[in-house]
Amino acid sequence: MSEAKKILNKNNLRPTKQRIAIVEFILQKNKIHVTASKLIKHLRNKNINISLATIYNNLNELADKGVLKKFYVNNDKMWFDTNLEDHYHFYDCDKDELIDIDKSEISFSKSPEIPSGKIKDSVNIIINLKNKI
Amino acid sequence: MSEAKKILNKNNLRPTKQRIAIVEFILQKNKIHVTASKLIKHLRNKNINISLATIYNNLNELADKGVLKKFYVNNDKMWFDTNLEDHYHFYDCDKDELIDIDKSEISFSKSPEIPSGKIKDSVNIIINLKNKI
DNA sequence: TTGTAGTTTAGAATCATTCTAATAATCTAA
DNA sequence: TTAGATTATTAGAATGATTCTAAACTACAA
Repeated sequence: MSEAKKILNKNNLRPTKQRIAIVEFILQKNKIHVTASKLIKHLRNKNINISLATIYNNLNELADKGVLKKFYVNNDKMWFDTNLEDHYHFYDCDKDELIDIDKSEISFSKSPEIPSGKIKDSVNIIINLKNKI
Repeated sequence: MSEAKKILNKNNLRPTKQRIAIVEFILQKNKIHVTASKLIKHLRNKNINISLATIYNNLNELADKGVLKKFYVNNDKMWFDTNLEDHYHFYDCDKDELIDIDKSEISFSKSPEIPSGKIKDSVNIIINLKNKI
C-alpha cells in the first residue's frame, strides 16, 4: 500500500483519487507551505481533476486529523503547513512566501502568564520581512 | 482645539465629523482592539452616521500614518490596535477577543537570523487560548 | 452486485474588504 | 465671504477567499 494510502487509512479517510493526489503532494518533500489556490493550480497542471471545494474540504479535514497545520498570515489567506513540529515563520510579503524558522532558532527566557480559566492552544510567531532598501 | 482634531491636523487629515468620531473613540481609553464591524456598531449606537467604506478608509489611513496598528488574527478579520508599543496578544477564540501581552512579559534569549537581502518589518506573536476543559 | 455511507462537484451563498463614481464637505486665496 | 479646487463620504457594486448545498458519483462491506 502506498504511503499516501496508509496515511488516509490511518485517518479513516477513503482513498479517493483526489485525496491520494493531495496527500502525495504533501509527502513529496519535507516542509511545504500551501494555500488552496496554489494547490489547485499545481494539481491541475498535473492533469488531476479536482474542485476547489474538494481542496478545501480535504485540507481542512487533514488539518483536523493533525496531518497538516492550518494558520493565517498577515494577509488574508489560509495557509497549510506540513511541518507539524512546533516552529515559526518568516513571511516575505514581496514574494508572498513563507520560510520556516526552526523551533531551536527562538528561545524564550520569559513567557507570559496564561489568563485564568484558559489554556494555551497554539502559538503563532510571524516575522514579517521586507526588502533591504 | 480638541485632542482628536490635533491628531488629525498633525497627520494632514481634514477634521470631518466621521474622522473626529473615530479618533475620539480611539482616544477614550488607553488600549483598544477593534474591527471595522465592531466600530461601526459602536458609532451607530451613538447616532453617528457613517458608512463601512469610511470606517475602512480611515482606519487604514490612520494605520498608515502610525496612529493605529493593523494586523490579522487566526480568524479572517483585520484588527486595529491603538496600542502602538511593541507588544503581543492572546486571542480568546471563544469570546473573539484580544488581550494585550506587554512586551516585558516575553523575552527572547535567542532570535533567528534574518534572511540576506531582507530586513525585519514587524513581529506578530499570537497565543491562541481555549477554555480549560 | 447491490445498498449505503462517504465523496466530489459546480455553482450559489457568505462575509470581509475594496472599488467606483456621484455627491458633499472643507479649505484656500483673493 | 465666496468661488473653485481639493479632499471626503457614501451606497452599492465588485472582488476574492472560503463555505454551503444538493445532486451525482464512488468505495466498500455484505
